[in-house]
Amino acid sequence: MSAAVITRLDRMTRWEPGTAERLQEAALELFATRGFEQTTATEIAQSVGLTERTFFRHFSDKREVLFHGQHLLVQAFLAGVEAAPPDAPPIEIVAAALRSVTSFFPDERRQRSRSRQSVIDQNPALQERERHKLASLATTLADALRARGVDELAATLAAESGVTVFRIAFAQWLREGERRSLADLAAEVLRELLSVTRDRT
Amino acid sequence: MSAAVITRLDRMTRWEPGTAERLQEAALELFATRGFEQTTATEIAQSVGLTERTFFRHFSDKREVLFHGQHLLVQAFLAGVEAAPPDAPPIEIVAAALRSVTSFFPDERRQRSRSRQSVIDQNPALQERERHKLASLATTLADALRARGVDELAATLAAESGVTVFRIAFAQWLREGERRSLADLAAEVLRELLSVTRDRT
DNA sequence: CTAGTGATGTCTGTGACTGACGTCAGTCAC
DNA sequence: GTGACTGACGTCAGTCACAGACATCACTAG
Repeated sequence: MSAAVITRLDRMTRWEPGTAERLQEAALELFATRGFEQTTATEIAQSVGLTERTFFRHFSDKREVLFHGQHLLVQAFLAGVEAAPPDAPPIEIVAAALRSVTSFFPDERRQRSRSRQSVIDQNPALQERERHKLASLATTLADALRARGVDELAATLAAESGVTVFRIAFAQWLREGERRSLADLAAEVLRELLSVTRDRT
Repeated sequence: MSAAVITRLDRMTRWEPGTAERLQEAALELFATRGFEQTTATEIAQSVGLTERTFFRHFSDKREVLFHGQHLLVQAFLAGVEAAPPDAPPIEIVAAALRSVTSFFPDERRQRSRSRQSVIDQNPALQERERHKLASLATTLADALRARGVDELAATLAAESGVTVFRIAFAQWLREGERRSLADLAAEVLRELLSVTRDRT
């Protein structure tokens, strides 16, 4: 700990910016090494020269540290919604949102996303949080659709379907050996959804 | 507390059966009264003459007490899958599963479901757990579909869609003043989903 | 020069959860 | 019938996530 203090005193400004980012970086590293439950919030904080209390000032709970920055994903979805033509049917708006989002995950990001996802996949509590984030994303998306005049029920269904397509495509994208872009995968999954829901006898 | 002890000593058998159910009952009552976070596991346990340790022997965590019995819901879904004709397309199998599940929620159950849901709706941690349960239900459903020969991706999409339809219909069913049966609502939501996914220009 | 302001540290408490171990009534083999 | 066994529970002690209250101190506006 004294080493950390010295590190901090080395700087000219009192507090470096990007504290949350440094904590997130350290957390991901520790979670990947020792596992989520085996890593305490105190350890994460100390590894970047801070205290547990500061950790919890930046993140409402221990899981949250892995989801910092998710609002960018939401914004990308919403930007796609805005970009769709005004008279497009809901499913077309969702398709536009998917195209917008997928551009936020270029192939360079795939490897890092894999590490992160592997941590999440190994802990039920983190999976729970991830689902929750996607669920509120769906709610936000539905709100945006309704704001564009889409009917309540249709908006909810289209938004939920869109998020489901994204989630499945994203999981595909992270599979070992997968080469296709997220955009291609999302388009394919969406096509399959349309096909599945058309099959009724 | 002493009253609870006396109650227990009144019985001839040492331990009454249905401990989990009594804990669940007490928990729902306390959660509805004081709120989820304001109720401790110790309080729940003591209100039925047991200790905190016993509470956690029955439920892996405090939230879980509200989800005791969920396996019946899963079974109902699976029974519906089994009941579908062997050559039915995935969406038809899902429709059959929905018909099966909805019969497990007769109108008599609506009021109690409302109390429970209102507790869940007031606490993010509980909403998180609920989503998680529905997510693993979707996974189980997808497995069942694949076991019937449905293609991997189609199975996942159909299962996720089915659970989404169920969730939306269930929320509708609980709305104040809603009179339609869950079965009717689910059928309507499913119809709307098919319509939304057909609208593509 | 002085009164904020904001990010941090310190201290202390509560409650969720866990492991180890003890208790005791009912059961079952012998 | 008795003794080993089991299952559901209690007791005790511990860890850790998280939160409130308050102090600190570099920096900044006036």
